[in-house]
Amino acid sequence: MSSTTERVDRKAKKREKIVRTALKLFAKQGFYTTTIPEIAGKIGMSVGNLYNYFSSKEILAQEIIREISAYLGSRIREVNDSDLHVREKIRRIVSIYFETARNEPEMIDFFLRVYLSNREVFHEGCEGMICVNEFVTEIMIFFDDGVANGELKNQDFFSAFGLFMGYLGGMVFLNGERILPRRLESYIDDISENIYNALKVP
Amino acid sequence: MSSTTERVDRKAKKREKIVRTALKLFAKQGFYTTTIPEIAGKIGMSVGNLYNYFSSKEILAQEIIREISAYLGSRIREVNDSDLHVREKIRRIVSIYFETARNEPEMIDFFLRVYLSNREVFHEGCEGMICVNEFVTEIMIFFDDGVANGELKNQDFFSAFGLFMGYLGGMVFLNGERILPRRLESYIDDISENIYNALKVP
Amino acid sequence: MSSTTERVDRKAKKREKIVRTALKLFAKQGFYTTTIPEIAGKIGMSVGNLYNYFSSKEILAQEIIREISAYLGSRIREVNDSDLHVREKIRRIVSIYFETARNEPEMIDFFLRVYLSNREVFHEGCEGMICVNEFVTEIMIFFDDGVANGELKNQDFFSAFGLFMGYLGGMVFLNGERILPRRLESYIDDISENIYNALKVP
Amino acid sequence: MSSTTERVDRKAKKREKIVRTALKLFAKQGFYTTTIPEIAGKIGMSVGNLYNYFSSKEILAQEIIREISAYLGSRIREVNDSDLHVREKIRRIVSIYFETARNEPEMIDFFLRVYLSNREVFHEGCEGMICVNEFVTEIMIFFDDGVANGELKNQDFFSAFGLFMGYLGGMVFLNGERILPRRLESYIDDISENIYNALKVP
DNA sequence: GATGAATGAGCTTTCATTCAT
DNA sequence: AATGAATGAAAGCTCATTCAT
Repeated sequence: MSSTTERVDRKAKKREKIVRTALKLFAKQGFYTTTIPEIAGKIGMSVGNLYNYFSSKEILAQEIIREISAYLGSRIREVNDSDLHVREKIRRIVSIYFETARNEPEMIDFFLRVYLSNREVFHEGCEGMICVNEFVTEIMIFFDDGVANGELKNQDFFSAFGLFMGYLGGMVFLNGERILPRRLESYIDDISENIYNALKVP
Repeated sequence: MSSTTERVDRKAKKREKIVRTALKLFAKQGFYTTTIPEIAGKIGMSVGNLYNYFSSKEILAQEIIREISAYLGSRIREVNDSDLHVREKIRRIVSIYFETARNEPEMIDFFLRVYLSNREVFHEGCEGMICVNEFVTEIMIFFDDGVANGELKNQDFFSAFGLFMGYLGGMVFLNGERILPRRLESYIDDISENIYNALKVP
Repeated sequence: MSSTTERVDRKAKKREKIVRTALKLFAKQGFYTTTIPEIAGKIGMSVGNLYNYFSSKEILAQEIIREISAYLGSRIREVNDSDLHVREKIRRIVSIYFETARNEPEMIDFFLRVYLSNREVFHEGCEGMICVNEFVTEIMIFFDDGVANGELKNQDFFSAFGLFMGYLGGMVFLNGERILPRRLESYIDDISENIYNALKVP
Repeated sequence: MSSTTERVDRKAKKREKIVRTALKLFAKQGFYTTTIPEIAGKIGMSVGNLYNYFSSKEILAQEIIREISAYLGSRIREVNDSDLHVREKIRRIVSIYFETARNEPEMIDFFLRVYLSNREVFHEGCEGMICVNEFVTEIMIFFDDGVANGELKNQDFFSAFGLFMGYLGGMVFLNGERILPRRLESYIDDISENIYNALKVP
């Protein structure tokens, strides 16, 4: 194996390490209250070197949201590719979301508390929804398929999207604030049922 | 009229001016990207004097969310006090929310982008939901009444609350990002219907 | 005397102190090798406070060149306002320049080594020659008067200006580098004579 | 041809490439605002390798000024070696200077804006005028010859040198700032005449 | 010779907060 | 109540230089 390949590999790995570490810190503390020295320090690398990988704090945050979107998008694609009924698809998507919130809470937190809340950070480079494109696209496919099958009411996509994502985001938020009396997963049935009832053909 | 009264009045008025100005700036620019000198400057008062009214930036933000909560709570109380059917009550609450988002967008934006997203700012002094108590209480009353009347399914309150608030928040967010193809108000019927279908007794 | 007036006075004085100190450091060490902490430290004020007076390092440098231009312009205006022959006016201007280079060398050094050499610092705010307007205008008046009197050859102004200023600048530079074998002032006669011979009507 | 010779050749060529590229960047952007990675990047070589050729940024700048001095010196030597009258020699030197400013502006710009203005960069290694020795020597020869021929006034060399170089430098500066109303070359006659009048035996 | 990741000191700038007046 | 100059810690970012490969 050539040493060039090794170097490229190691660089990619370090890049991932930065993304993961920054994701955790941003999600826990917020964008403005997390500092570059803090991120670099946690990894054990120098500040200057971190800037060899990401040219600014904003660029780093943008890369993170792109990766989250890709991850969630790929998980939902599996559901879309299946032959399940809409009712079950909804359950699966809710499950994926809550499972992610449980196992990798930083992803959902980053989405809600950094991406959605600090739009100025994403305005240049992530205009509109281009950085969460993969994720939004899959939700759109889910919805279109359901309408095509005659299972879902044919309404404005955004009304359905807002319900789905707003609802799930709201629950994860309440969970994060330790306001929910029960484990997040225990709500899967109720919530899926509510969403299904809201969206189904009457 | 005693001059003491006058002074108290003037002080209260200036206090309100600070709250309103800070609300607008925080909502538009975010908590960390708005500075105290900026707020003071916009009012035409000195920074030092602003600190005579609010002892810190955080305390100011907390006061703001309390006032927003009180305002929305009082608006929803009117709905709760009425004899309308649940279906119509939902429509009214959705309308109030969207109307506020239209006429005083800074309130909803502050709620979504400052209060919900920068929890560290509110942890001391607004633990849990005590600073939005008035608002949450009214939503709770709405829900309990509906269940008592046999119109709403008896489920975990937070599941219903997350649906309601997450959905509305999501729509206002999409509207703020100029992603919605139509005016926010045009969604009132669809959304109210979706919420009603999600929450009603099957 | 009102305390407001006192405060304004003190602020103006501190402002001047900053300008003078920064002028000296910039002139001696150059723009990029002089730091804001260094300037503030030498005055005994905090870095943050310095920024209350000048919003950036560039703005500070621009203010400095404006003051230098005003000073030299006013000195030359006295010559222009006199009834001397051109030959003597040249001598006086050369004397003023060299006297300034002797007594306040930082002014001329700043002019040559900061203003003329770091154009990028002055491009926004000092485009063209607007920050040295007062000085250039007086040289222009000197020249126009001489031509009007029939004492000076009528040639392109810039050719005359380049000669005058390039020559003086060159001599001060050589002096600063300790290359000149004699005191700067000892060259006044030779140089004035050379300039006169170059510019006079043949 | 031995491979050793080839290697030496290639090394010399790369060295020249570095000098030429750095010259352009330093001249356009200044010494402190040009970075080593930028120079290396423009050539397509690595920073590390560039340091194999020049052990520091300062050393590189010093090498550049030496090459410029050698080039201008050799051009002026041709004039000195000729049998022309002083009047014509002056014209030729002015022409060479302006022609260089037109065709290879980076040389003159580097001279004026990097070498003359950032003395700290050249203090160790280029003390006094040793790095521009070749150029200054030729000007000195021109002047001494003129005096010996009885064509030029016998005055302090530096007074004549300052006139000559200050004047030309000033004009090129004004040209670079786009302040001159006409092309630089169109001033050759006026300027040569002015210089001749200033220096000639009265 | 060649690479480019890595270092780390240091820069400009910001801002919540204080305090003398 | 009111002013705004002053503080100072800390942030984001840069870059000459080094060194393992």
